[in-house]
Amino acid sequence: MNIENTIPELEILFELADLFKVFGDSTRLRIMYTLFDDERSVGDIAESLNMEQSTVSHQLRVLRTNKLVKIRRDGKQIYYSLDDDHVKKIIEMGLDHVLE
Amino acid sequence: MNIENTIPELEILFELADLFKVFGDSTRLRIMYTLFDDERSVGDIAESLNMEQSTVSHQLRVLRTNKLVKIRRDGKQIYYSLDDDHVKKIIEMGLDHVLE
DNA sequence: TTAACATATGAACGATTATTCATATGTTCA
DNA sequence: TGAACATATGAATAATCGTTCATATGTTAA
Repeated sequence: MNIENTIPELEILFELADLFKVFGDSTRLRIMYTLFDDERSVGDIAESLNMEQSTVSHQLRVLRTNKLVKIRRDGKQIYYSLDDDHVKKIIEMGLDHVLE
Repeated sequence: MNIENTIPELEILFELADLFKVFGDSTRLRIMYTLFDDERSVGDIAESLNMEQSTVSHQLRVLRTNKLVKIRRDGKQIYYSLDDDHVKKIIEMGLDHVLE
């Protein structure tokens, strides 16, 4: 892929910006890290991060809308997990830059 | 590096979120794309993107503060270029996700 | 069906931010 | 030095967004 010589359509750039916006919030990053190894229920995430259930639920919806997490229902609980491998890779790239 | 098993310090997560925030704006993405191949002066960027000089300058400052671009002065003009390779890689990863 | 639990959603508030306009700073050349 | 040009900066405004509180929806088990 020759990304150097192809400036994406404006429409694609908006989508790209929207994607990065999702990563640009520490609450969502923390939630994503929570899901790095295993799926987790909403309440579980909220408890382990010491956040309101509502906050976590709202942010999970943002993550899900952007296809960064997916869900599995099991009885009363809904288990969230990372949707694909890009999530980890994008975070890893960013971390590389932050850590110099 | 075993990113899976190490949740970064909160402080690092804030920095990471701040970094992604910078990528989360289509104006800044367009500016970065402008710099993918070559360095460019502020006026040049503004003209080619059909943006106010002031807008471009403000956003270049954001990019520079976050070490995503660097400058070279030549007479009256200041030439901006991408600071390191992570910039392209981060954008490329994001684009992969957006394009499925 | 009802109680108890897990999750989602809507409205409101405060905070952050991108853009614009006006102007300041800095550089060159006559 | 002063005019012309390139870039930066500050203030103001409008828009976006994260969190909280209150409540709704959906599920299970008695």
